[in-house]
Amino acid sequence: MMSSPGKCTPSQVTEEDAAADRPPCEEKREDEDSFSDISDSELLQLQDAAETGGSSLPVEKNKQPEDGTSSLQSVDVRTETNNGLYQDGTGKNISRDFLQRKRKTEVETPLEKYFLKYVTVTNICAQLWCEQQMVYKMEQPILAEPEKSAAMSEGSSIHLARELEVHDIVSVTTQTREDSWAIKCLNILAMIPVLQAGGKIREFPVFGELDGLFVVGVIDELGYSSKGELQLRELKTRASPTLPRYGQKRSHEIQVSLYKLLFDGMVSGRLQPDVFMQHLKLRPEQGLGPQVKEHAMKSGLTVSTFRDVLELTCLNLTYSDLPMIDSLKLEYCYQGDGSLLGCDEVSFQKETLLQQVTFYFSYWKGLRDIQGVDIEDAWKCRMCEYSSICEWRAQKTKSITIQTLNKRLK
DNA sequence: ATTGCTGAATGG
Repeated sequence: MMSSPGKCTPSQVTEEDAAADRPPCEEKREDEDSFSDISDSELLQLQDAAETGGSSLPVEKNKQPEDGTSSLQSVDVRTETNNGLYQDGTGKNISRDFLQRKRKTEVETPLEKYFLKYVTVTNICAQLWCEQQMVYKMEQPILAEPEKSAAMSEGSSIHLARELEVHDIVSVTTQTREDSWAIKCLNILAMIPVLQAGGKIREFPVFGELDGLFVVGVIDELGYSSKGELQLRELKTRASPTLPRYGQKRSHEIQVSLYKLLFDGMVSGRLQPDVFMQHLKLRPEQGLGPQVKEHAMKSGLTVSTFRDVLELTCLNLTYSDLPMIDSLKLEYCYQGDGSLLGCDEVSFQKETLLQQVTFYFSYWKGLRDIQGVDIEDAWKCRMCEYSSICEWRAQKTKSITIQTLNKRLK
């Protein structure tokens, strides 16, 4: 028996991919304005029309109240025609729909603005570093300093090498979003028995709902310590042979703490299939692609729909009697020679963590504006790609100048 | 979405 659990990576195949090898950076910018197909004058007319006609109540996001009913039937399946196209009931209210959406864009939350269905753990960590920088990265993802990206790709390849030590990576072609989420689930299903047997795994996907938002991440490594505790290890490779300063360490601590929060939730049955599908807007009855089914077969699972895989995963997580994570460890290695620079044990502070989550999520929910670095963290700007165009920085610098002037006047 | 909504993390 070859028992090495092959982790698979979904390799999405679309017509576009087949078409050409185009530079990866350029493809995202095409359609910044979702309404480029409607002219400004048309929009104004529409606006006027509705101003007088006026029933443009803001549509509450369809968050259904949790009644106690069993989950099986309450899943929201989107209506879909046989050919996979979405139908518009009336066909004649398109302009009004456009208007409502256009108006909504004016008050939309960052989550909606960037079309995000979930927030990643790295996202939250980036926020911690500097929210302004994170926003610039989302809006203008170009220009990474060559030196910096070198450090990052070096980090990536070290991580990949370590991953290959514990399992193979199998490529599985996926055709739908359901397919790629199914792959994540199948990966989890393959890793559970390894954990149960006391083994070590890498790249364990975690997700769950926190403070109303869906959060997704990947645990670097899970294994058992000499004391028999389930230990999370997060490897940080460093371009210089120095340990990080607090500003960086803080974000590493939050990163692993979030992983624990999500993992613990998953193994204690807090991950509900329908919550999962509602957040990610997945279709539970979506049939899985042939390659995905085939891959599941190899692990001895017969599944046909996405719901099958998801429910199997949730059940396995809940009833496999996996422990929660006992210890959180950060390992710092020097990229130059691979030497260990130091380790850190992170103490998990649930309340503090949840408070921080609430604060950082209030941005995503549109409850507050972004907050750039504090004055005392201005050193971060020295290595920021966006410092020259940064509005936050300009603002802060101005206010500092004024402060100093006032002091002198005293 | 009658166009359509992400591998996450990589490091500072």
